[in-house]
Amino acid sequence: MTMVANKIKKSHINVNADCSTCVSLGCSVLRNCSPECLQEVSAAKRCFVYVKGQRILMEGIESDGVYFINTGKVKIFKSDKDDKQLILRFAKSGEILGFCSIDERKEQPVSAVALDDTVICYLDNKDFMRIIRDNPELALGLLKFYNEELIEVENKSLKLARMNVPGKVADALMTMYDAYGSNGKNCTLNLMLSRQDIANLAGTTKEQVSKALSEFKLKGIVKTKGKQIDILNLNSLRSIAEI
Amino acid sequence: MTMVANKIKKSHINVNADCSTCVSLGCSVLRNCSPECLQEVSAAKRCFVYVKGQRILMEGIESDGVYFINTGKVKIFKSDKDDKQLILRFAKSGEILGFCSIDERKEQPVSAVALDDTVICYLDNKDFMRIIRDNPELALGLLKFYNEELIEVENKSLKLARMNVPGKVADALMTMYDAYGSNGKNCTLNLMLSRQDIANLAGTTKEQVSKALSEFKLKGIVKTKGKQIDILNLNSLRSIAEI
DNA sequence: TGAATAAAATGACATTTGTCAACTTTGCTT
DNA sequence: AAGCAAAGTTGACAAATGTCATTTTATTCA
Repeated sequence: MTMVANKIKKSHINVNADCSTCVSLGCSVLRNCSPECLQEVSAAKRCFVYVKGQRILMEGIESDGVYFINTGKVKIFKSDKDDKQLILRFAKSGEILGFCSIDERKEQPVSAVALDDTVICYLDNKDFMRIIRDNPELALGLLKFYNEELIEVENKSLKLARMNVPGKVADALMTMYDAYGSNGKNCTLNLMLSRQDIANLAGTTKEQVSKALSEFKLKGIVKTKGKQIDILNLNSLRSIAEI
Repeated sequence: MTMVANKIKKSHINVNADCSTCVSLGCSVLRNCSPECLQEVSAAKRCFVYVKGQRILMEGIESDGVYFINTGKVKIFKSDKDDKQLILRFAKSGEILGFCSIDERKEQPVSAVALDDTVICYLDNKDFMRIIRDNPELALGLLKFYNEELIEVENKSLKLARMNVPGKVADALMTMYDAYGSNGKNCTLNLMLSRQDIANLAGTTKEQVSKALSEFKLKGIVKTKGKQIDILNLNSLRSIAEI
């Protein structure tokens, strides 16, 4: 990322005028929508590039619309009063951000920040609400999505409450693996996070993450080189992360 | 509760043949449904009494249908491999249990146990799925409900990750207060839980709960007599529970 | 009502986790 | 490529929390 790119703010771009041929349609809540519904979305949407590190949603602030990720990586988190973050999940291609109520204006419950340069399609709330009401299959898709999110966060709660630190760190690595996958025969995680962000995901401190990773390295479970993490023994990691 | 009552299992009763006049309709996802929709539900539902301590849902087991609470109190929780529970929320009059997917059979992500004798209306999945598909306003109601649940569990995650034990216990008391309210000028919580269950709610141990409650008593924030808890200073408690 | 039993409170102690400081490595800038 | 700043590692220590044993207080049932 160059200094120049860092300074670009909400540059409006035209990714794909027609949502029905979008690369991220297949993994979106919109995938079961009718051609007419997608037509409506295509007409109402606007696309933006968010550079690495740029904020998309701010916890506590109302959002005027919803965001669909076209390409990129986004972390979704909450902060306590000392600004310590807890990363709740990662969003990827096709996922929706910023939808938090169908019938009332509401403060965003979470923050969202781009982890890579990310292309996003934006829809005004009033357009999206109308489209939802006109398209029952979209409401069902959203229901399914949020139901699954709820189950995931419930699992996360149990882990935060009952796991020890090595377990939490192992689980954080599994989450990174599940979210964006790995590359090559070394199983290099596609997501590179700082130790602080791994701690924010695991619910511990950066020092504890360092110590847990060192322990995993000794056991031959992972290999690290800076922010790059290779998973050498996925089963072992999974069993440490088991609850 | 008598020994006799304890042995009653799924005794079928007839609470109210017509859902449109149900006492719990106003606080249910069904409240915005059309008369025709409620007619369908009325025809398909069956009602049961679950006695205090009786299990309604078992984590990991598929459920054949969904449950609406007519009257009573229910705890919803997950367990780790040592059977330590984390209470995720309480369900009350009008709330739905056991709905976890619209289009596929799925294991229950949570367990549910009656905390008082509880009257429940049951709907087979196939009936409920049909009713959802026929009534878009119901899908929207469910979407709103699960969206709010998600926000609550996200908040809970942050607290579990970042709060100290007194904060977690204060938050647990606030949750008990918010779920079922209080009675009288002494502000006696309507929900009476064992110290173990308060610990399961707070994400700590029963001994730590005892110690935190003793601390709160010294500060004049609460008064306890066995399982009965009076909140003497709600603002103080709320500020301890703040994150 | 009064044993008997279960639950809660308390203190001592062990364990885990967080914090801080010093040092090492990495990666960026010139 | 060297130097600098930021990030990561490590160990010592402090603080918080969990565990266990004991005492005290509720609750149950005859």
